[in-house]
Amino acid sequence: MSTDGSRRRDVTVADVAKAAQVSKAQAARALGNYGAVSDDVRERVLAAAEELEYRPNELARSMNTGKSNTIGVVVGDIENPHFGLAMRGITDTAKKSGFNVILINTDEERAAEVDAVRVLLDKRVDGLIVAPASSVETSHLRQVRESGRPLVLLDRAAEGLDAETFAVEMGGISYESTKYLIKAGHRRIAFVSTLKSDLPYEEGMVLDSSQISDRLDGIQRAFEDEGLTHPADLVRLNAGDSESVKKITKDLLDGPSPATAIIASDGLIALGVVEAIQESGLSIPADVSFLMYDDFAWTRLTTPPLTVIAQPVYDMGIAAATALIRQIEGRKSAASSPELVARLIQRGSVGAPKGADVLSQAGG
Amino acid sequence: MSTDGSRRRDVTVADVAKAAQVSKAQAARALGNYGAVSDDVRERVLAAAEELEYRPNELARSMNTGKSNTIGVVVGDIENPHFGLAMRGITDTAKKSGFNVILINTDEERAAEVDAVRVLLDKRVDGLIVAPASSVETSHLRQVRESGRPLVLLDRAAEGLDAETFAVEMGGISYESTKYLIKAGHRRIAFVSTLKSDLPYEEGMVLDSSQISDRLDGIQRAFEDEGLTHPADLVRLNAGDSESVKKITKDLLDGPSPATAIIASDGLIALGVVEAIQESGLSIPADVSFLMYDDFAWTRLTTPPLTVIAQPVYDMGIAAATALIRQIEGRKSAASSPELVARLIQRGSVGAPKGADVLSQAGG
DNA sequence: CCTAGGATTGAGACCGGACTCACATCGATT
DNA sequence: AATCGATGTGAGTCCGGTCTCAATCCTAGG
Repeated sequence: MSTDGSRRRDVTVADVAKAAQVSKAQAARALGNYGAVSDDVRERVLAAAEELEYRPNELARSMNTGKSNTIGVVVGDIENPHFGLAMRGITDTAKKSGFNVILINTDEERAAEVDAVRVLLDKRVDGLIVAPASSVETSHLRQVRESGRPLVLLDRAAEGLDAETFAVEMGGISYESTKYLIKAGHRRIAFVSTLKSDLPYEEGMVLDSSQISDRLDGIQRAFEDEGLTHPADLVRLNAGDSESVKKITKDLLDGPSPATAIIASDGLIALGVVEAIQESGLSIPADVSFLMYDDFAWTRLTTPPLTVIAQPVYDMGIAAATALIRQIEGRKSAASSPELVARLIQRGSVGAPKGADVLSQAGG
Repeated sequence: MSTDGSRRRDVTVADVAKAAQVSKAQAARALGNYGAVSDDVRERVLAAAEELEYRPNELARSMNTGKSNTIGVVVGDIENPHFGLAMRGITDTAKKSGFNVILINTDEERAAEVDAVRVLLDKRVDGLIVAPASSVETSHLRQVRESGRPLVLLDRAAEGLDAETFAVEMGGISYESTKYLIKAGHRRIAFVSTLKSDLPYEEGMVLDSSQISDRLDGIQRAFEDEGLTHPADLVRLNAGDSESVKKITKDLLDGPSPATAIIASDGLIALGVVEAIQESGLSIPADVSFLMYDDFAWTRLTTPPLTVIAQPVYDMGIAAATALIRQIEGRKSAASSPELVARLIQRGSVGAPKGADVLSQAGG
């Protein structure tokens, strides 16, 4: 019986050497394809290896080359297609260069992230790609840099850390899309994000995420440019699971001065927001306008199709992995990393606010 | 400057031992928390380790314990939320037991899968979770078993391989949902799948995927039970990217005897099918009925919301990881692994076929 | 005061490759 | 025929931990 249950001892170079009747050193050379080996020896060794089904122990190899051919990836939520797609870009790129990927999911918890980074470092990955949960508390990332191992940031920036960062420039697109909403007549524009925060949002607050900060800055600038005041009361953080998103949405649409447009900061939130709007018996865009980050295929299937901010997520993954591998291989940093720009794709979910005339009067 | 660019030599047990003025063996014992160590020594070693920021080299550790605390996961497409969610189940479970996950994406290519399995084995993962691209060609998986390392199958079965398999039982739900469509009056029921095949489908054909086989069997049984013949010409394989899905869909809806209902075999296909239907100016379910596998949140947002076959994907990931870890730790196989059952969730995308009366005449 | 037996301790082997170094071997050079 | 550089080759070290084993230290029992 070939599967005897117990883990059978692995075949090693020494075994192959013995079978081929050469020294361990020669066998290793023939197998590792380095050094000088006569044709005769090489043949015998290779034949013996084949016969014994020899497979090198990568652990042992890594140990004295100091390279594991593995990169570690730390993301907040692999279930989120945003990261799924970025991950695809990373793994595709890694595979091309012969690297493997260890993935750790942090649930956007800083403690888990600190842990993840340490584990990967202990496993001696050749480099790390991290989508930091916090752009502010970055001491664990600084440790990576101190360990001398390459680090590349994905999707979000981190303060005071000179690591290559591959993220979409959010300020501009946020400004642009807010302008678009304002032009459509909206003043009560809400923004819903998963970002965790102990305090409710207020203007000028320091946020943990560069992404969200940039987006809010963009929104605010757009309002200011129009001589308007940004309604900070419509910025809602801590939108966690689907239920809390719905609750927040219903809250935004309720009361004396409801939101007339809602921006969802990611696809998961978007699902909750749209569902809540539908459940409230309201329709898009007649009653509420809607705008979301990330252009997933399903956004074209709703009625109306949704207006979105498309981000080159797959490319972002590719760019990050490419840069990391370049660093690992010690090559010079490429002069220009491709610009990762987001685009506003206007479909059908943004229209004029319900009380359009009243508002434009107020605005004019 | 702390980051001097060059990889600085790692601190080892020997370094700690020297600093604490004890032997390497004692330092190792204190750090590894095994064997007998006096309080005095332990304190000094721990202090020295702290001081030097010692971090164990997991590679070295793995090498002589023979355990890497890592499991390998091989899936076809991590970008597909189906796997994204399963992956989440796996990583969540792995983390709880102190295991890490190496992920390899195969693009559903057998060659890539063979390679992936070998790489992971070479890296000495403690066990493997594989969603096999083919249920028929499984020699590479048999090799895993022969290596003595635990293997668990995810999402799909594999012939002639006694590995624990965690997949939803497809025959039953497929039968049930086809019956449902037939009851609604449909006879021309199409099935669209990504499954690669050199030949177009015909009844009784041996397929590479247990999943798809089971589903088709279910469909066929449902037809037979009703004394009807399953329209094999409406089974379409090789639906790859979005474009080919659309082309297939339009083809199905065209011609003298078009499909009146379409079953999409996964979420990615569903997107293409629904989009193609919309582009054709047809409406669901008035012109075509639609049914899909996997209950993603967005299926509730379309108009009408889509009728789906929900699969407990996250639980499947958990179950697979749990079983694998159990095997790794050498514990007895749990008597009962939880049943992974799919459910038909009736929403709004299935109705009577357009020429209902004509068809029911033909059927009666 | 002496000794058996458990608690500590250090030297060194070992895991499985990669690689250094000293020692052949051999055809080519002069 | 003596010499030289280019291969070939094997013994042995190293990577950074774990673990065995024999030696040493203590302390309680006699």
